[in-house]
Amino acid sequence: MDYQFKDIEKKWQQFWADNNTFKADNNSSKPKYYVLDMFPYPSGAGLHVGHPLGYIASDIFARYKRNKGFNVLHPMGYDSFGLPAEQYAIQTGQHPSLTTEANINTYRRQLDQIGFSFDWSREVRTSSPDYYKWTQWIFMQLFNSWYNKAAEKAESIDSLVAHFETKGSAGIVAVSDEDTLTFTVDEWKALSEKAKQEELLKYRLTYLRESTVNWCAALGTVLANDEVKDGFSERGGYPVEQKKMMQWSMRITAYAERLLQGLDTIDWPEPLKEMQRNWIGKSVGASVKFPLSLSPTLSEGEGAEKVSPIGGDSEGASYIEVFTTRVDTIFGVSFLVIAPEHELVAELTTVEQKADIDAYIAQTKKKSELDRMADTKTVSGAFTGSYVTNPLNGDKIPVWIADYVLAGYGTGAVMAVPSGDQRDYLFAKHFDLPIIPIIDIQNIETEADPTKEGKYINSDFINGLGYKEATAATVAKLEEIGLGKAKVNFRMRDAIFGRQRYWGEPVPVYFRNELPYLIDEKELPLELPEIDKYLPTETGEPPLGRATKWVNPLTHSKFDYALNNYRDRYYKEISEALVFKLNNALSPKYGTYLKKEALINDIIIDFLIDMPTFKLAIDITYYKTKDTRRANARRKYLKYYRIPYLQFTEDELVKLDLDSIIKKIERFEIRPQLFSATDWNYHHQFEYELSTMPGWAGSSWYWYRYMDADNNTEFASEKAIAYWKDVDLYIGGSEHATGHLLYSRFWNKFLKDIGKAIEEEPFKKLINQGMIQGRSNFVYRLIDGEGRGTNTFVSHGLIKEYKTSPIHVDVNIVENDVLNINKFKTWREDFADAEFILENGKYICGVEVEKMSKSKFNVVNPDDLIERYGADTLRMYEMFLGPLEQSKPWNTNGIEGVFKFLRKFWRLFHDANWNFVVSNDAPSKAELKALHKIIKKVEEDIERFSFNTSVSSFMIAVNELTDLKCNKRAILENLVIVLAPYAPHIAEELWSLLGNSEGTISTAAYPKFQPEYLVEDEFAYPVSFNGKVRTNISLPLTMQPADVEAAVLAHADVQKHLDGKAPKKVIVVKGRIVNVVV
RNA sequence: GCUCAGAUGGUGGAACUGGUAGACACGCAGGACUUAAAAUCCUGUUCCCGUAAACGGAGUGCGGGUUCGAUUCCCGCUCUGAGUACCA
Repeated sequence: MDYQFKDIEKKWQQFWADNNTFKADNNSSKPKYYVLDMFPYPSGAGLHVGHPLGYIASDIFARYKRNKGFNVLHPMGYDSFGLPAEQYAIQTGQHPSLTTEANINTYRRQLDQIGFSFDWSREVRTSSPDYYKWTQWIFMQLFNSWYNKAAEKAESIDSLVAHFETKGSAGIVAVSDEDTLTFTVDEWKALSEKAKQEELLKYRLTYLRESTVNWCAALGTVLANDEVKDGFSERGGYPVEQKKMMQWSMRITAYAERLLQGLDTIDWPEPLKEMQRNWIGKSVGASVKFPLSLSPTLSEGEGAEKVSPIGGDSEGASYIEVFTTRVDTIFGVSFLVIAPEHELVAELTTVEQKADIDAYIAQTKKKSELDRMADTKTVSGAFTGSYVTNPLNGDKIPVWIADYVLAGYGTGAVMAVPSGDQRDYLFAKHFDLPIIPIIDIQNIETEADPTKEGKYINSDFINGLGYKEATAATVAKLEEIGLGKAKVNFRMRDAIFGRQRYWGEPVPVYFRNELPYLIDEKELPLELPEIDKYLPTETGEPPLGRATKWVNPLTHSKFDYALNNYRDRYYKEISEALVFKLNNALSPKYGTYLKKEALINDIIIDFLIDMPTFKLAIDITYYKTKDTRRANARRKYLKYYRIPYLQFTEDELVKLDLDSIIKKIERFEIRPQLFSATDWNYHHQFEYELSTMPGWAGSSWYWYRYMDADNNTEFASEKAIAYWKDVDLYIGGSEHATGHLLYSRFWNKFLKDIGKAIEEEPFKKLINQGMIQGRSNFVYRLIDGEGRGTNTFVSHGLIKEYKTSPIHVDVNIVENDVLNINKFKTWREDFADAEFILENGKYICGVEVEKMSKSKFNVVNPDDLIERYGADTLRMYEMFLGPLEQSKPWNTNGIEGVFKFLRKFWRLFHDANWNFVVSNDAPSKAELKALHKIIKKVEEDIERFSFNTSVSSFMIAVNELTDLKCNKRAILENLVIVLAPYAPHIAEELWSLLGNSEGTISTAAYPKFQPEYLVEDEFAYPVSFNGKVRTNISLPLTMQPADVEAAVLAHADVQKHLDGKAPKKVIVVKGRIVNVVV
């Protein structure tokens, strides 16, 4: 039979599923290998051809490793909490779990038909309570931990309490908030429970802090940075303001140094590591305190006290602290700049300068982050009127504010050295401040010179020294006088760990006396409650504020199913038209609409009047149903939630007109506040945290869950973790560089600190797959004399001769850039009568590489390609496209070639009439050579992730064997194994046709490469003259270089080129090349 | 601006440690089979000159350098993509 890819692929996909072929074993004597793909978010659009690229690569690798004798873990699952499903829920009222479920099903179907060797028995979904139970559990461990800098690891908060109880705060070196208290044992013991908890919160690895967020009042929600465009929401275009909010944060900064050091130990792409290094942003320098000179407007004692709360020490003196990486330039400081938002600004501003400063602050506030960013040229700032003292020479230094200094970085203050820093230089020039040269070779005529070469001048005790000695001497002096010290600063901030959203993991926390407490571990998972709509409450609380009770969404969906059947029945019995009329009927009294099939917690109400202060349920089925049990259950529910309800009989509904129904509804006496919120508090007393966890929570530890996905008692058993340890190969996009990949490393280090994980780093080797871009096609509409578009289209090669405008055309009706004119005419109605100006009888389209998107008509769906060519062709073609790491435009032009290759491969096993025929004869030398060449090549290619080159090599091998008319089992059986990771379906089929038992190819041993088959006796030496190859001369490989030289020079062709002249020099590289210099 | 990656035929790309540039595939052109088309097979295909062919010249973004020899190493530049941003 000809190559019937459809039957073959269906058959083997079914076989793998039925036989759990790829189930990984947690108890194996084989060495382990863990291949992981980055967690996909199941979006509504399904897979496009870009998504599977990495999955195919990792699948090839996983299958190859199985053939190499490894016990391979290759799982897949879904990062299924996320904004798109929630957005859809807001628009349609459909529960996000249903949307998510539907999307996952699409994904699964698409993944299945590509033939991946995933172990689906370990599938995880972050939105499933079985999973997020452990996300919450890890959150609890973080809450119960603090970072001990002395031990360089996280420890239980109990150890901190024990320390406080026996030694007070002395001797604690921790990563904590800045405002921790200093206390003795007795002072600690004297603190109230509340005060103690408040203090401990400053140490916990997850803690509450006030942070600035993008608040959009119109949408009633917090927006991510990329949802804000120029100060307005991307969705709807409503104004966005900066608002302070209490938010959960993760103390990732505690791990900054370890996150940085760890990068040197892992095999990741250098650009990715560089991105993380930049993000962590370590800078080594010094912090320096500049004591305040009292401003003339403040009376001596008063002024000092006023400023002391921020920068004060025990003596009551005050100062501004700066961080600098160039403490050696301190004698060149001619002014200080602090951020306009800096806490000291108000205190420092003198009466004379107040107007200036206020104006400047007002101006800064108007500027968005973007404006501040874009405008690097304008120099702006304002003088506070106050001065500080240079701690090393006592110079009086003016304090300015300027928006180029950010409150959030370092101390929010910089010492300005105009001679060494270009920004300071421009500032000094603009405001006419002194520029002091401090290094002898410095050239500061036109710009700053940040050199570290040369000797210091104008610099007191470091005059004449070099950079290193000067820095050391300055730091030593500052430490001696207590006004500075060496310091390491990190750019990275603590990560905000909360979203004012519904579709995420609930935070397992309740509040008592305004302080957060963890819920009991036995009560995990804290399940996401049902709510009536997915918007913030009327008082601006997150959507969870609408919850009346925390219930299990899974039971909800069961209930929903039951009600679905129920609904079918009564819809037949009462008039459809009436239901339709009732739906969206307006109640004049309440100014609201009746909502059909509204959801309250986990039951569905026929109709609902939904107001901020009350709800009224309308039950039209009460008298009709024979299932009294269910009817009673509904009534009980409504009572339980104190929702009043009205019941109509069917007769009433049929007889009454709409107005009468509305009247009856409005006659119902509604008492406000009936709908109370007391039933869903923690233990009926305390309020729950209402924000949910961010998108990265669930993905920060998921690779451990795959190790032991069904475990009910732990996130993964100690034994499973001990066996699988870490991910050996991780494939995914570089867009996760500073998000997921940093947070995952952080959580992994934490899990190691608390003794749960073994390895310091979770992902040993990481490969970035390149993005697949879209390749758009264009047609060119002819523009007539009056500038209007016509219905005539000009082929791309001729557009220079006409006036045209380009229009995107669906790439699916274009083949090799030739437009299918008939399909084009039916594509859009207005093109039905289109006319064409052709070249060589064809319409050639223009091409551009752009992002793949629906609006550009350049989306290619894998389903269509699989339908046409099969999964094996798609898999090989995606690899054939080019190096995995490189971004490239998608282009189906070459897919035919890959399909032809697979057919040609199939033909090796068949005669002219498509009968399966293989011979048992001994293979020839040439056949063995072809085989061993490919065995070696593919092995090398896979190990260095060069999948595109091995596809080419397969083609070469099959071309060679076709030329040799080889159908020998000894060759083909091995070839099938080598091809199997790339094209598993065809390989399985041929493997079983060869008489092997079904499915065993997955673990068949990879053929051993035998170099003796590739040994050559002769080599055709390329002979070049001055580096230009002129001829080839075949000589034995055993010949020594001197003999090669002699033989080459004696050759007639060489003599001809030499033309009687003697060569100056002859270079012979054995087995490589001969170069004759003339 | 900074950091990183990249630039090779009409197209995707190959050349792994400096050693025959353009493998493999697409496309295109010509041919075979066919009444014809599709499918399949064969031949050619970097450019220029010449032109049946041999042969000659140029050529891996641009300009230099190191070397017997450079797509590969070094210096300077241009362009493209990604990340990041007044980071002290």
